[in-house]
Amino acid sequence: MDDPFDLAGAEEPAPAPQPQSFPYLDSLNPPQRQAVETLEGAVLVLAGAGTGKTRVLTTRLVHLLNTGTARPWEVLAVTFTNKAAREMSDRVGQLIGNRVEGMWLGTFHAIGARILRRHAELLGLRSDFTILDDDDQQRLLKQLLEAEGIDPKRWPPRQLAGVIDGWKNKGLMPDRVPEGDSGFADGRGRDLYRMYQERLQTLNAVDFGDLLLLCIRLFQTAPDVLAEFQRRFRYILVDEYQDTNVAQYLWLRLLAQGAKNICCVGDDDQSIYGWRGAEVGNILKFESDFPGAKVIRLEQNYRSTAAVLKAASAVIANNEGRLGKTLWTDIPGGEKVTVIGVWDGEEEARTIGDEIESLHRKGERLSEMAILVRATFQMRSFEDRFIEIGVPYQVLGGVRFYQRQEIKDATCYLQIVAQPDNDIAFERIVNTPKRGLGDATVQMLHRAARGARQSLYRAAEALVETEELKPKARNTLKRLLDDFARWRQVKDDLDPAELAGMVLDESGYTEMWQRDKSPNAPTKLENLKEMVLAMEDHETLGAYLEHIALVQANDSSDDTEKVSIMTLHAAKGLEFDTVFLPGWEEEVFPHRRALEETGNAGLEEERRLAYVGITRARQRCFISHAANRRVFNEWRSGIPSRFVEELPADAVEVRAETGLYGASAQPGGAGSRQQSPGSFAYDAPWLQATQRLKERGYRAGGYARGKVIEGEAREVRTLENVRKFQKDERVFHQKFGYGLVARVDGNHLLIDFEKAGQKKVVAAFVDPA
DNA sequence: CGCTTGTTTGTTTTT
DNA sequence: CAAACAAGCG
Repeated sequence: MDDPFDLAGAEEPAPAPQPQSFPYLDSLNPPQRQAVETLEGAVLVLAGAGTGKTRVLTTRLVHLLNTGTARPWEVLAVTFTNKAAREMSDRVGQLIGNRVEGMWLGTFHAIGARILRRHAELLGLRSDFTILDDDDQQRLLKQLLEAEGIDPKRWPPRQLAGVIDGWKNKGLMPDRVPEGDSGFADGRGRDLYRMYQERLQTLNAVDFGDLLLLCIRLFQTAPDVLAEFQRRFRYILVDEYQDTNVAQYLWLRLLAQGAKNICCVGDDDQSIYGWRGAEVGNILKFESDFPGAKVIRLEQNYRSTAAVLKAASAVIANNEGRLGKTLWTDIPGGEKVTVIGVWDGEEEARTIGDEIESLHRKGERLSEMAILVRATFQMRSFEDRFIEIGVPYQVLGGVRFYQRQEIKDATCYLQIVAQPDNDIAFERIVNTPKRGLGDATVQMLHRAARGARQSLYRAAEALVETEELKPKARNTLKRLLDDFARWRQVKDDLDPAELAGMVLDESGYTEMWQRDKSPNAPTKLENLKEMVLAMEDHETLGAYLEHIALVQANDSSDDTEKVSIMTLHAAKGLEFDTVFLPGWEEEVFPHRRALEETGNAGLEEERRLAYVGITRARQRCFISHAANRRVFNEWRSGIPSRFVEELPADAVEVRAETGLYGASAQPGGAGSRQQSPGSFAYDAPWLQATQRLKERGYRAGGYARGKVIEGEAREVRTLENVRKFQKDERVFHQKFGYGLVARVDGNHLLIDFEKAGQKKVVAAFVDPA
């Protein structure tokens, strides 16, 4: 399953058998059935959350084959994530067996890579080109900036990468970028983009965006190649269509112009990749792009209880510019969504941990529980807590396995064995482990390489034959090159795992970590072992390298009894009986930068993310927010997310964390605040600061839909000015009691508490004694 | 010249 | 709390 792209069966002539009855159709509802049976022409399926989208997709695929309408190799099925591709492949495989093999089923990027490898020479690449990850990309851009005399401090490579990525997502080659676009480095962005592409070409490398962009160029410049693919892909299926960007859209449109049989499935309310160039507009334009297209709506939700669905619908209803669907369910009632307010991130982890244990004791399966966070940094507190109380868990996504330092290093060694001209990899490991080939030597290699217009590796080979290097460096370099030559000789006789073991040991890389006495060294060694183990699944080194370039390791869950922790983005397409949604605080969720960078559009995307989160739940949904959160080493106070207030009062139950704050929290509680009809609000003592803030107009204007965000951000800051405190002032704090202010630092106070000792706290939560 | 040590800096989401 | 970066040591 690692390589879903075998071309097996391409010449097989026999059409599939054509049974007369198709029992799988009987279990579909009428619109689902229509979506499955409308095989010809353009079809857009608007599938709300939990309406059986995956089922429709897989059944349709099966139906195409079973009716003899298409043979496996005539089908192109595209997804966004590897996880989705794998799931589709598995499910179709269960129904029709090995006929999946011949299908082109995979992510946009994986299929793009496959197309490019076949026709690389038409684009000035060799078919063994390397695919750079964003780390490599940024290194390369940094070199480029330095070479151009642009200060990487003032113009961060990271930002340039973002700009270039944006262009690529829009399908723009350097010559099509409008002059002076972007403003990067005083309008030099476009030139840098052009130079970057040239550099990639000489390196025989592509980045992620190129996997699509270069395909488009290929199709445009080689009509015969395009025609071949158009002939081949008679039936095209696209999952998560709402997340396509312009490049993907162009790519699809070119391919679909042949047979014009294209079926796209999507949900505008679940479009959460706008930051990656996704254009919800694509889904809105569908009917005009494919005249005569049939639009089918799936609105019956089979997943969630009425309560969960009601909460989700109420939140998403605050978005404008929706296609609009009315989801309904047969599943009656259900538990209300629980909203929990806690003091800080650690308490949040404790509370959720307790809840998980309690549910588990009642017989709920851990594998049916998930914690969905906005950003990966939120994961840590849960991991810490679960380790402490012994709850088994798994993290999906998160820090990417293949991007960890030690894995990346090891991979670079292997890449150079396979592709010596990979300069980026070479530079990374030439002095790792330290072997005395430092900056000066590398600079010399660079000069030699540039002079002779060849790769660093080849330049090194030439250089060790001369007297230019100092003897010590020369010998070391010679030894390294000899090592590589030796590994390269045996690479085809060993399987990848054996080769990796050999390279890691003989290069001294393993030894480097064995000697390292820092506390994380053992983990790194473990990871290396894990990597070697994983390589056993791959037939060739090339297959392994392709796999890690395109697939992130941690994206699939095993079925063991574990709680899952992942980002909201990673959770799309999944479902669980119980879902925990922590960190619903302004600035965390909706994320501050989403609002800053894209204003209302950003806010609406965040809201769709909230919608995705809630709709993952079948039975139970817990939403929590913390009053304080640790950011790096300082404490920041937060107020509940506006999304909390958008929850409908009658589908929500508020739980106060008793003990600390008393049990006074009630929906629509005793607070002086007015609440808008139908929305829900509550009081908890620690929310008093928030309360005060809101009474001063924060809520009235601040949460208004569509309002420009700057004003709001400034309002939030007034939280810090709730009350000024002086050094040595006597104060009272809800949790820690009485104390004396030892230091004032903006809104952060260092207080010597009489009972609790010295603590850093936020001024908003302290009252004068 | 290369390596160790301290300092600063910055975390959305992913193929 | 990391990793990237700058300054001093051998």
